[in-house]
Amino acid sequence: MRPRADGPRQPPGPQEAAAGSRPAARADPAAYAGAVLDVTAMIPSGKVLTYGDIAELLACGGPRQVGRALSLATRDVPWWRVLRAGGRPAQGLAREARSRYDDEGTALAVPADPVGEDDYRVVLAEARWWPSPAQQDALARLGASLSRPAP
DNA sequence: AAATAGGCTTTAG
DNA sequence: ACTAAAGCCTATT
Repeated sequence: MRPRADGPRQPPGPQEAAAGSRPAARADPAAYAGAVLDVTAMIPSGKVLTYGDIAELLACGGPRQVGRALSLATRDVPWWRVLRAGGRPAQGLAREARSRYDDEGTALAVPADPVGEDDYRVVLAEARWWPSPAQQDALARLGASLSRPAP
């Protein structure tokens, strides 16, 4: 498996990569969605995360859950800073997201002969955000608090 | 290098 | 129990 290019993330587990091999966390859906939105709001301008990254940071749920939470969100969050692992935003959002990237100076890779406005990719190696150790810890705590049934 | 196909998890309805 | 979801991975062109 390809080790994530860089970043002080915790050492990879044996099979951790296969989408969602973490123990079920069974968080309260509303709380989970809130946490996802919180993380999204934390991403600095010009930087991005993938759906899977957020799931890993929270150590809760999977990439698709993150996507669902965002799709249902009405809150004012920078949704365009959350991408699929391939560096492309969700289908249908690419065009709208692009103006944001231009605004924020996010690194884009556009093919020589683009098919359309939505034919581009964000260069994850450049634009990918990774939180500071302190932020990582805060996010880990946030994720841990999710799986704990509220008293 | 890029695009495609298949297989797979987690959670919600 | 089954299906759907703003996904991810690996193998194969």
